[in-house]
Amino acid sequence: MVAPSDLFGALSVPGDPPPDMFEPVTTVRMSQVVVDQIRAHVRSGRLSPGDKLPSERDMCDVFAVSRVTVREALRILEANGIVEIRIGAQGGAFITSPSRQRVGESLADLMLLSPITALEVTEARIVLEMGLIPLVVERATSEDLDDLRRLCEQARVALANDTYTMAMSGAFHMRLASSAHNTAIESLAHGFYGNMVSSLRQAQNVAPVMGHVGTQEHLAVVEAIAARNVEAATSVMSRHLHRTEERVRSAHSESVHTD
Amino acid sequence: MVAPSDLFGALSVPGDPPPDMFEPVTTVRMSQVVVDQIRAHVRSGRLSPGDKLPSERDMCDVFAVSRVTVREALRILEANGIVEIRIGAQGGAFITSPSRQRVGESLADLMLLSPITALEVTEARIVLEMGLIPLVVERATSEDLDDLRRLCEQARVALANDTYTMAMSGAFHMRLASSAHNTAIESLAHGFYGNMVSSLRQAQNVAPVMGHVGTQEHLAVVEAIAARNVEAATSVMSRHLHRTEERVRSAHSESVHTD
DNA sequence: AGAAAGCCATCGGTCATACCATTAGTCCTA
DNA sequence: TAGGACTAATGGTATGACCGATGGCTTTCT
Repeated sequence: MVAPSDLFGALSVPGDPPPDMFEPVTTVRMSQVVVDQIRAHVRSGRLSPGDKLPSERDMCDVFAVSRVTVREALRILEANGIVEIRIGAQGGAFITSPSRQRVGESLADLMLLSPITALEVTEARIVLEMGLIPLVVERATSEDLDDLRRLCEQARVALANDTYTMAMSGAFHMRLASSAHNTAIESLAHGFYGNMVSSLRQAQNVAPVMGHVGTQEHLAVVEAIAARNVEAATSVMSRHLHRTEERVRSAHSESVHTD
Repeated sequence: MVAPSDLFGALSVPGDPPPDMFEPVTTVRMSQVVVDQIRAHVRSGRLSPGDKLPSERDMCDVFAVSRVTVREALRILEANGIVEIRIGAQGGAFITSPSRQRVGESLADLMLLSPITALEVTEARIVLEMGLIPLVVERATSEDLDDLRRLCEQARVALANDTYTMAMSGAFHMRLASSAHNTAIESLAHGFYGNMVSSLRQAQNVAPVMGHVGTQEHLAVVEAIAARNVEAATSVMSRHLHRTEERVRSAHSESVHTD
């Protein structure tokens, strides 16, 4: 009679490390497999923004899975900003063209939920904004400058009305970043300011007077850009950002005491 | 008998633009509501990394929804990197502590799927890396410098063996970024190089000889940092990055022809 | 007594079916 | 012809069931 172990004699070689005959069986979620397939098609360009995926019920047949699985896959794709779901007749899952808005949101979300301090974010902001100033000076269009001036004017009015918010400052900085005409940089700025607006709101109350100085500096930056003067723009921006950094630093040390 | 319209008499004021009495009825997905509640608790700190959410079946009771809805919510939270699901007994949804790794992955993913060109990414890289040089010069520890020198040495050996890869260059730049001792900057760098490694792989073949020059420049940057010489480090780095930019630019124009 | 083997409760993964809500297109009526 | 009602397509949700994986508990053998 053959002992059971002999049936696997070829595999059980004592003292001999078994080579890669078998791979560990990976338990992959079916919904993840569906996601990977669709994502691969998007990356390869076989699926382009605006394209419509089959209806959920049709995808059940295509992928040979239940509707629950298809729907979970769609939730993942939707959360990743790859598809957009529309309900009703002629609805369905449409491949999205990821907007700066969405990229920025995700970035902001990641920063909010990760152990990154406001101080670190501010420092990264300084790096980013100081670096993009030369690009803006070089590329800003008259439309960019008009928008920036308008934002400064709105801030001035809001300050007079005592309705100035941190979001208005963020809007200025985001518009400034978009004036660099580089989508990647613009997305990063969106991420930073989406984060800043919520995480540094307290700093606004700490120093409401700062708004006046800050707004004046904003305007000074815009005019330096309009004059295509890199040095002046850099100088003003540096002062502006480092003043913000100090404010964050003090707000932080304060919260340490009060928390 | 009261006409139906009279029941809303107070609301139907002809000629008077209706103020914000009614809000548009938004059909929000129930799974999204669940996501929002959990996410809010994470943001407020009531849920911390490592905490375990109730089991799916328990959450059905808590939120008064079906298991399908709970599971879709979990898929969204998982895709956002907020929770991690473990199967089996004592499994469930655990709040994750977002690692640099994850943040970087998501960032890279966002860039891959968004209409951001390699050229734009490279430009953003230049802004980031030039900006972080002063921080690195100020903060780099001997451990940082040792690691960077080791990476340079590995690259030298790999070049001799003809096993040099773009990933090795990326590793150097990521380690350089982490030497700034700023989590936010480190995450951004991870995002950039995770993206670069895949999107610019072709550039490697275009100019394999470049590796020698690039590695020598890497080493020069390290030594300038070790000497705490901001100007020298900035100068070398600027040359290095702009050479890379040119390479990307030519690779891009080439791919335009070959694609 | 200690260790190995097996059993079991828990919990996520998947499926099938049913019904509701929303939406766009169509058709019918005034 | 214009407006409203009907209809089909499609996503959203609920229910109930079963399977697979996992870790702890119990049993059994040495």
